[in-house]
Amino acid sequence: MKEITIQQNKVLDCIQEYINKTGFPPTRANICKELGFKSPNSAETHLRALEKKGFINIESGTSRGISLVNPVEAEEDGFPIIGLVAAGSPTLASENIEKTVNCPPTFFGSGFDYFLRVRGLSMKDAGIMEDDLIAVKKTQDIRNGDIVVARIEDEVTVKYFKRKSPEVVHLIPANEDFKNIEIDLRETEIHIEGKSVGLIREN
Amino acid sequence: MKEITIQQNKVLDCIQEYINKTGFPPTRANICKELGFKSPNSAETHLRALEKKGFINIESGTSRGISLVNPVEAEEDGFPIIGLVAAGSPTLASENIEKTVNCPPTFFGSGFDYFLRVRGLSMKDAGIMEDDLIAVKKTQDIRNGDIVVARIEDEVTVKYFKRKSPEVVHLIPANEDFKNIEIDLRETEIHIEGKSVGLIREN
DNA sequence: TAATATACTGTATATATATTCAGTATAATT
DNA sequence: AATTATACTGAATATATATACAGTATATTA
Repeated sequence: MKEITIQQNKVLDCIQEYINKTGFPPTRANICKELGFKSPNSAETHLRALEKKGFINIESGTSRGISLVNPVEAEEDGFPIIGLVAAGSPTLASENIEKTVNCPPTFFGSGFDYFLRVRGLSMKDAGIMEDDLIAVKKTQDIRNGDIVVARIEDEVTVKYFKRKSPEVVHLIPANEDFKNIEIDLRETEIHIEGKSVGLIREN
Repeated sequence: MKEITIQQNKVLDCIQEYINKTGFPPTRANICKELGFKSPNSAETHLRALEKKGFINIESGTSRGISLVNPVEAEEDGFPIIGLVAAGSPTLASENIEKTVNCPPTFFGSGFDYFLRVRGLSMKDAGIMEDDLIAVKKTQDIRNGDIVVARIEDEVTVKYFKRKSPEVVHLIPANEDFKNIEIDLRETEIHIEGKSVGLIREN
């Protein structure tokens, strides 16, 4: 699957949510209303891009003729739980998968990709405790205040995201015992693996 | 759910198959083509009958605005979410059920009975935030340190449980802004509705 | 430098679609 | 005997919808 832009991702999510909510796909006008576009052609061009990249199919000349190519992993084998290893990117490689959890793909709204087991108490005041499983959605559509899974070099961490300026990003813990991480994007590379869209605690 | 005729059942199946095949519901004309009708009004009247009997919803003025009312999924193995009403015991009476969540019964280990939506921040330091869903197992097998759903008269609350003596029980919040509740069983009756065996946060 | 992709607004239009109205016919209720 | 539900055909129409065309603008690539 090819790269996807932030806006295209928003449109894709919008389609997913619309189907979940109504049972049928949106029209161009529906998408415009949801995302604040003022011209149906805004939706149209995004849809064409998504089709070209293989995320959706569009039935020509057909109202609401949009179908998702990857219906949010409707497979029956469940979602993988990935350990938050101290070093390295959380990958879906089998050696990192603790087990899988069987639950509906739309459990946390618009869908998610995997569970990440939390280490440490740096997000304690956000109600995220050690060994909790956070539901991670792979996306680059991040807003200030989102809880993100960020990777700096080989270190993976869960923090609040705040963009201070085009070049400076803050990763903010929810625990006064921890300090803010300030990142100058001109010096340090940061990878946003995704964002937290939900949480499960077992016991 | 009311009776359904053979023809109406064919139409219902046709809708289901069309959605499975294409990802979106059929038009009146689509149904006619599938079932050999020659007038769109044939489909229309069947759809109206199916709507009247509660098998589908039709969004007025909306192309392909048919959605299936799927009682199978709702009654399969869903767990009810119960609002933590300020007063009264949390009951499984339908008026208290927000919705149901479809997940495996063994999601949180040994099993549970329902979800309770949390109000307030009295268990904040235990990572239980407002609007979280705690998985409650109906049991009297309570040990010190368990998080219990307790009812005193008409007040329902979620707290740590600690038995101080055969006659005295403490209900302990996880938030320094709240005070311990001390209960003398000779004076006050306490009902333990169950204990928390897990948690879900929907974001 | 030209070409391409992204990201929009705004207008226009052919057609896809829901929906009403007018019939015909059979069977089941009231 | 009158009403209602079922089960269709056939025609008509307002509008919902996809989609093309004309612009503007920025960023990236060849």
